[in-house]
Amino acid sequence: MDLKTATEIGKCLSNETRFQIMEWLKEPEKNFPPHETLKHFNDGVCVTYIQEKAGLSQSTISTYLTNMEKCGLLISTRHGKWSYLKRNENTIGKFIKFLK
Amino acid sequence: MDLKTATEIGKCLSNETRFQIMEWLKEPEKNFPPHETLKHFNDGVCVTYIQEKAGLSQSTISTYLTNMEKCGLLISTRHGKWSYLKRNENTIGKFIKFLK
DNA sequence: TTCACATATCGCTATTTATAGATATGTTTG
DNA sequence: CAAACATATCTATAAATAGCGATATGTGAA
Repeated sequence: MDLKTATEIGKCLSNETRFQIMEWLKEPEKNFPPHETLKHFNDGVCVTYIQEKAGLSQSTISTYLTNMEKCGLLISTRHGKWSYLKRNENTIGKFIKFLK
Repeated sequence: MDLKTATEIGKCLSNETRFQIMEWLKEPEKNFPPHETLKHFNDGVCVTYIQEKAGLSQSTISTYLTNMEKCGLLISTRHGKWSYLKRNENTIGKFIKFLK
């Protein structure tokens, strides 16, 4: 991990809602209702559930999640019309290594 | 560590210079010249050295370091007219635990 | 194909942050 | 005490970010 990437991750973690999302996604089954279509959380949680729980507008949350994916904090997977988000533990690990 | 504190730390790590300072302070003897008065780096590096290396104004760096200390990323120790800064590995560890 | 729904992007304003110069405070030394 | 120096704080402006509504795009269902 280089300084630039680490700083981009820092930017994502500089906002309470975004950091909270990272925390929620540690335990999807505990923090979100079950998906009706997808019967598991293997690929994480859909945007709508995250948006509702965060209580911010759809556009704001969509932008958050896009940026969090861009810097490598999240992995996005599409299933039909839904996008599912989960933590990218690989990048998180590299970030931690860089900071430590 | 709670969400608010973690986010404050995220804010400090959302700027390339501040993140860079955290990296420099991992190895003071490698990244800074020896102090003339204090003959060791036990309490870290003085503000002036950090300021010169970062290449930003004195007031800007002073503000950075103050905030980094406030959120627990750094420990500040005064010796005479100098302030020495070092990493607060305890808080860093808690932050990492919270994120992981 | 058209509709309905999920998500992404655009354009805008309000708020926050970056950064500097000026000034204040604290500390050592002559 | 006065001067010199290190650091902190204040004030101001430019730049970046937050967050929203409107709109566009993509996708499955009727």
